[in-house]
Amino acid sequence: MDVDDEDGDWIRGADILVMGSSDTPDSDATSSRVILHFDLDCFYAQVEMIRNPALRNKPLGIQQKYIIVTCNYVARDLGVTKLMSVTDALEKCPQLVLVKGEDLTHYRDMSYKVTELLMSYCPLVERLGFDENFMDVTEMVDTRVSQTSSPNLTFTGHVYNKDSLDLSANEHPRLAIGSHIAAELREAIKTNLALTSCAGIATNKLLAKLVSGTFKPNQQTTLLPESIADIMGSLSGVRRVPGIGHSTGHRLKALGLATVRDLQCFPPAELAREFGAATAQRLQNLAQGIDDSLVTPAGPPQSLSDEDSFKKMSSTTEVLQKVEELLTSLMERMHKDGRQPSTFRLTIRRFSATNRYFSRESRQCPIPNHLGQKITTGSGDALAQLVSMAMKLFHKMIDSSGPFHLTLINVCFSNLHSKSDGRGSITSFFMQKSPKKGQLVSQEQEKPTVNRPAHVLHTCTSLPTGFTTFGKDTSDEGISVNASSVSSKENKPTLLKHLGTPLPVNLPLPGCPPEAISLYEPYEPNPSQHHSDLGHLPPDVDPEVFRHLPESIQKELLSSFQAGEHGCSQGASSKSVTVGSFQPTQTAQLQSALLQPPSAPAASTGSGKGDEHVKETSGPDAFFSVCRETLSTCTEQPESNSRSAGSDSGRPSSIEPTVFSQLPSGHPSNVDPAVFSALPPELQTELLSEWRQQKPALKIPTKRAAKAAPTKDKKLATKAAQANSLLNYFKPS
DNA sequence: CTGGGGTGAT
DNA sequence: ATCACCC
Repeated sequence: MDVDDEDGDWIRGADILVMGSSDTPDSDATSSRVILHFDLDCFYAQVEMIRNPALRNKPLGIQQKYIIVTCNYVARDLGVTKLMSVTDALEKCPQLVLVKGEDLTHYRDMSYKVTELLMSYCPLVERLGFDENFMDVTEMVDTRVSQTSSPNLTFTGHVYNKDSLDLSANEHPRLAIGSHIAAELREAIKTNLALTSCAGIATNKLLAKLVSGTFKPNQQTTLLPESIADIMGSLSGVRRVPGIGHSTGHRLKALGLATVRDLQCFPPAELAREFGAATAQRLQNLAQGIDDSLVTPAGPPQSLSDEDSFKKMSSTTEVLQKVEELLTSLMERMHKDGRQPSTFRLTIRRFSATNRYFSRESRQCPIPNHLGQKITTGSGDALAQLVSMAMKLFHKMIDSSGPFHLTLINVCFSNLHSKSDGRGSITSFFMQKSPKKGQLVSQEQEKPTVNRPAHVLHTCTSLPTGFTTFGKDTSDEGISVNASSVSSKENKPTLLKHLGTPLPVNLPLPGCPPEAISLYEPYEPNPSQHHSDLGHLPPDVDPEVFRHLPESIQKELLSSFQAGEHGCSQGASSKSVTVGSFQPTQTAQLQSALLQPPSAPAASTGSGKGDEHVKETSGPDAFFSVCRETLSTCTEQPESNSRSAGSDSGRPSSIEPTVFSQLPSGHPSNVDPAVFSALPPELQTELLSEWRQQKPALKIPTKRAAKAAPTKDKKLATKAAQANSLLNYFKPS
């Protein structure tokens, strides 16, 4: 999937195209975009290695059902690949350690932390799956250009095809600056979240994404416009072009088009006959590396769903049980999110020997307002009603008087909105909403606009000081191209220097950048309260202190008061929220356990067993997770967990003594010292101070947060909150 | 029995 | 509601 280029013919063709586009009013040097693509290295595996550092040196595979969805680089060196079957993987690599990854809670939480971190630098961040983010840093680049007298024209990281390029007179200073921004952001991700990543720097999303994978773990690559033809030509087939999927790929093949060049050269009229003019254009543009699509900022998720797949489900009672299980965890997630769903959907997949690939069917229905409120409010009896709704939908698809055979069930809440109260504000609320997601922040593309909204400039140029990292260079590539290399001290404290003044007061918070929040104004985590409404404050919260808090924090606190109550009572009374995914790592045990068939022969209809997992209560909506998690520690019970037998290998006791000496006597019992010691020092410090403040107050931790905040303000509050949220990852489970 | 999610267009 | 795409 890399740099195997060839073929000078086509390069010339593309050059013409590139020249053509730069003949338009926007010439590269002044108006092209600078797009970053970040791709976390083997993301799930990294998260599990943070949770259990003992896994670092072992070949690790993340298992979902019968598939290794990803694996660490130790495992890759031993021949394991992504999406390999467990059987094949163990055959190739008998020492492979497997961790179940069906419960996405931790991955989702960490994923949003990455997005939030990026957004705190610039709001134009678009998620793609859990482990990728696009970022439009054009504004940041332009700001640096205009504020720096002698720009550093050197590239950080790799430059695609650099050996065949002449970089002596850098004609792409903006991409060079982009490469420095990318490096700084990757470094921020590493020091703040302990995750390594790759990045691609290019002039559009397609190219940034394609180039980011050129050098794989923990490196970055810049693609210059003169190499566009090369990188497109290096693709092994049309399917490698992002945007050309399964179906389109097959239709292209039917037209005799296999390679990217085939597609580039195919007569547009004929292509249009197959796909329609618009799609045909798009496809041929993609084949040429042209992609005008905007970086669409990610808001909070538009839907929350939960699903499970299985070999066979053929009785209504099984379905009912599974639906109840899925809904229970989905409702918890929805509740933490704080918004109210107004649509419910049930999706199934029927068994079909021949065409198992596709065949999902779904039915959806509105959720009555009162029920929606019970969900966001965490009311216990919402479950029964939802289950009955689900079963009605089920019977619209399945005639249960006859035989059926399902292999998947999915439940989904969508149409999420933040205000539940049917009155007043709802209208103004929706009216002020921007017409389309992503249009709030202007991104110039084809027609360069000179105007930029003031607030955009502001947010794009401000730097969250809490995140400034002037650490040493990442130890990866470090190609420096040529002279003009201003001294490194000149260009290192770059962010602060070139970006101008950080926000004076409400600093963008790592977790909750105020600007970011304001971008999604319609979303308010909790209905019902205005900040002046202190009626709901728990008795031990000082209203005076509360009033001094920033508005967004107040909202979070208020919503968490509710969340806390329910989280606690539910957690205690009903199904303990156990993490099913983490297995301590005794290799032999794991293997024998995993090799065992899920026990239940197909006949057992009582309760799916074996491969079932209880989802942990999900992370709160990510964009507020940091704030909220401070407050709802009660959901993070020490949880007398279901450790599997002989799990003592889960944490190396050898390092325990030394590490423990660094921990405060009152540190949470669920903190894994090994994990702790592996953290960046900054995080360790934050955690320590966080724990020190943790009183017996498990019940209403909000008080502490409220007290901490008034003088030190948001920054401190958020730092503490951020540290606290990391507690999730410490549970040895 | 490639997972467990997501998004947007039609 | 389904289909397409992405990871």
